[in-house]
Parts: sequence; structure tokens; C-alpha cells
Amino acid sequence: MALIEENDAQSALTQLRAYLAQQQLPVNSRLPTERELCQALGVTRTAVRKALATLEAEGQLWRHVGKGTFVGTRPIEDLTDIATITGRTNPVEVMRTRQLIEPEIARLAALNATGRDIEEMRLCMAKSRAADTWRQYESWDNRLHRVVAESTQNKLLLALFDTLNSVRRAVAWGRLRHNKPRPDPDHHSFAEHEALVEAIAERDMERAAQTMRRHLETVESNLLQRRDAAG
Amino acid sequence: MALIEENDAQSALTQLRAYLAQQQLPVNSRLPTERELCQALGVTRTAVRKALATLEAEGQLWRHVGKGTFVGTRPIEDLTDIATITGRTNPVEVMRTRQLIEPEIARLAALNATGRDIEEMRLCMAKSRAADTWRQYESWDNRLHRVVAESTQNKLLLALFDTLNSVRRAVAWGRLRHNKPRPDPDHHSFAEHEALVEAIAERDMERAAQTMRRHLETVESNLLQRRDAAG
DNA sequence: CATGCAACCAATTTGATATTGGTTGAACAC
DNA sequence: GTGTTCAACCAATATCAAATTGGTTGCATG
Repeated sequence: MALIEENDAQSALTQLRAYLAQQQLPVNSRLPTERELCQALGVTRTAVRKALATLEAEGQLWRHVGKGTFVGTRPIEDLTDIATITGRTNPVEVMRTRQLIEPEIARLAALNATGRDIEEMRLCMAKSRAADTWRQYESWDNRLHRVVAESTQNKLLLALFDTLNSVRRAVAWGRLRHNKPRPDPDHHSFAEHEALVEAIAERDMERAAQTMRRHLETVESNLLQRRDAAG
Repeated sequence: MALIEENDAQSALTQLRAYLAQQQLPVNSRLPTERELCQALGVTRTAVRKALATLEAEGQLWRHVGKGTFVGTRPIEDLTDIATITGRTNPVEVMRTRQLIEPEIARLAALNATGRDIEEMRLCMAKSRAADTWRQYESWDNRLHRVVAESTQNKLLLALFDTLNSVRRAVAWGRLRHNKPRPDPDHHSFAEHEALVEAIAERDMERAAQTMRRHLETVESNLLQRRDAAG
């Protein structure tokens, strides 16, 4: 009677399958610990582990030391870590991604920015105009772009922007030198920022996106020139 | 002799200024606790706190309960952590952000996808059509969208997509029930996915973006219907 | 009325303890 | 021998209490 005299491991597997099928547990829910399953199913832990290993191989559940056993497929490896991303990308990708994302952010900002947001953008522009050093200028430039992202009123989008920004700061741009101690009063960004904030204040979504796109293009060509000159 | 008879708070401020100027502590380094500074400077904690408040207002340092007092400017709130993002966003923001990002991803995919990428997209579609359960369907649907993101050949953009995706899975959608055990053969997504991959294969960037946009709109209105029905 | 002071509060860190899946090796059964 | 069972142990993780830290309050003091 081989069909009946199945060993403990097979028995455990059968019972676990029935359990899973019957309970219809939601994904990511945690099932009892191996030691608890031992007692519940009346088999040894080794048997339970064999059954669980089978189910895991089938992709029905996943396990992790110290955490437990869970229904569903193992969550993908967290590639969302800044350091990891930084190691796998490069300046070109950063610029391409900014050109993809930030115009859309500007568009949404034109739709949702509050009066306070726009005030703060203007403050940032004033401060960046008054900057004594490139470092101060960049600080206020950064802040301006972030206020634009904040003004979308979308926390998730803001988080993506922050990620992008962290990576941008971390990526090696090479040692780019400024040939002047501080930004010129007619530095291209000043007028571009003005136009951007103006478009947002006037709720012109398309122009906001367009302005941001042109601004980023100018920034990029500027970076390339400086890199070539530094060669 | 008012110049000499300065009170404790002013004395503490003067001493702290001297301390900071002399030590030249690196930014983000932590300085002694308020209670330690009391003893070191020989003044009351109230006085120390007044002095620290002044320095904080000047932007020379920042403080946080439970953490301590640090040199430099307060770091911007780190929104790059999945759990943090999940706690502050909501399903509406997730859908809005997908509608903002994914069409642009599709556009870039049409430009950069390799033959292998497109093969894999078609495999995902075949597998999702053959799925026996909603879970299997969703798994292949997920994979399809990720292959599209991969095919942009932009690792940074892919990372942002993964972040967005992780948040999407983590956000509470409420208990949405399917009223059928598996997707219908004429489930709306099948045709939409076909059109999307077709546009990418034909290198039609604008149509790829447009198709993705319409697909996400359908997905959203579907979710809303199911949520309202579940009420 | 401002200052000093002590007690208290809430956010955070720290560290010891418990829990959990993973591994090993001896005892045992066939 | 070969495969199974069992107990003990391991490392990763979670949990929880205690200590630490900046912030606040209320009272006494001069």
C-alpha cells in the first residue's frame, strides 16, 4: 500500500497544500513558524522543512531567517538603495532621466503649486542671484528645484525626485572647474528660472514643462562644454 | 560695567562660539549633550539652551530630540526609504505618478529596446494570457512592465521604476476582490499590452507613450469600480 | 518679570533577550 | 550503506525595556 504508507515529508506536503488551498491566505501574509507547524501537523520539523522547500521551489511561498515564512513570491532585491544605484549609473543617464522626469514635475507643479510655494521659489531665485560663491548658488538652485517638486503636492513623486537628486549628487562628474569665482549676473539659469516660475505662477502647464526642458538642455550643454574644456 | 557683567546665557553663547571657531568641527559631527555642556561651561542648562537656540537660528547647527546637536544645516528629510514613502503616500498618488512616469518610460523604450527585450515582452504577454490564477496573471503583468522599463537601457530610470513599483505593492489598496477566478480571455489588458509592445517594436515613441497612458487609465478606472463595488 | 531650577515628556538609541529559518552531526531504522 | 529523525546549535531578525537626548512646563527666587 505505497499510496497510504507515504512518509512524513509527503504527508506534511499534502496537508500544507490543503491548508493553503483552503485558507486562501492573502499574499505576503505570514504563516505559522516551522516549529508550530510541526505540532499542528504531527510530523517532525525536518519533514515540515522538506514540504516547505517544495512549496518554495514552486513559488507559492518564500522564507527568510529571523523573519518567517510568507505567502507569494519573494520581493525583488532592493535596488532602490542610493549607493547601489550610483554604482550602476553614469552622468549621461542622470541627465537623460532628469530630462524625462523634471519637465513632468514642472507641469504638475503648474497645476498644484500654492501661493506659498511660488513665494518660496521666488525667494530661492533672489538668494541664488545674491550668492557670493558657486557653492551658495548651487545650494539655492537645488532648493528651487526641490520646491518645484514639493509643489506638485505629491509625496511619492517628491520621493522619486529626492532619489534622483541624491544619485545626481553622488555620481562622479569629474572635477569640473568654474572659471569664475561666482555666477555672472547674466548667468543663463537666472532667466530660465524666472521663466519657469512665471509659467508655474500663471498655471501654464505646457509652458512650465517646456521651460524646464530647455533649462535642463542648457545645463547639460554647459556641463559638456566644461568637461571638454577640462579634458 | 555692563560689558563684563553679561548674564549666563550670553556667556555661554560666547564660549560656544569660541569653541566652534577653534575646533573647526566637520559638518554633521555631534557635539556634547546639553547636560554635558552645562557642566563644561559652568552655567545652567537654560543658558546653554538659549545659546544653542541662537546658534541654531544662525544656521550653524541643528538639534533633534533623542539624537543630539549637530554641526551644519539640518539635512533634508530622507524620503528615499520605501517604508517612509509608503507611509506618506496613498493609492491616488501612486496612480498619478505611474501615469506621469510610465508613459515616458514607454517612449524611451520605443527608442532603445533591443530585439531580445521585445521577445521577452511577448513571452510575458503569452504567459499572462495562459495564467490560471489572478496571482499568476499579476506576476507576468508586473514582469512585462518591468521589462519595458529595463528596455530603456537606463539603470537609473529602472531604479526609479522599481521604487515606484515597491511602493505600489506596499500601499494598502483595501481588500479588492476579483469576481472571477482568473482573467477573462478578453480582459482589457491583453489588447492594451499588445498595442503597447507593437508600438515599441515599431519604434513609434509617441504611440508607445499614448498607449501606455490609455492602459493606465483603464487600469485605474477598473480599480475604482472594484473599490466602489466593494464599498 | 526675567532667571534658575527641577521634574517631566516624547523621540531616539542602545542593548539584552527571544524568535525564526538554516545547518550540522550523531542516533536510528530499513 | 542509505536515508530519516532528532536535538542542538548558528546567524539573521524581531521585540521590548532601559537609558539618553532635546523640548516643555511649573514653581521658586531675586
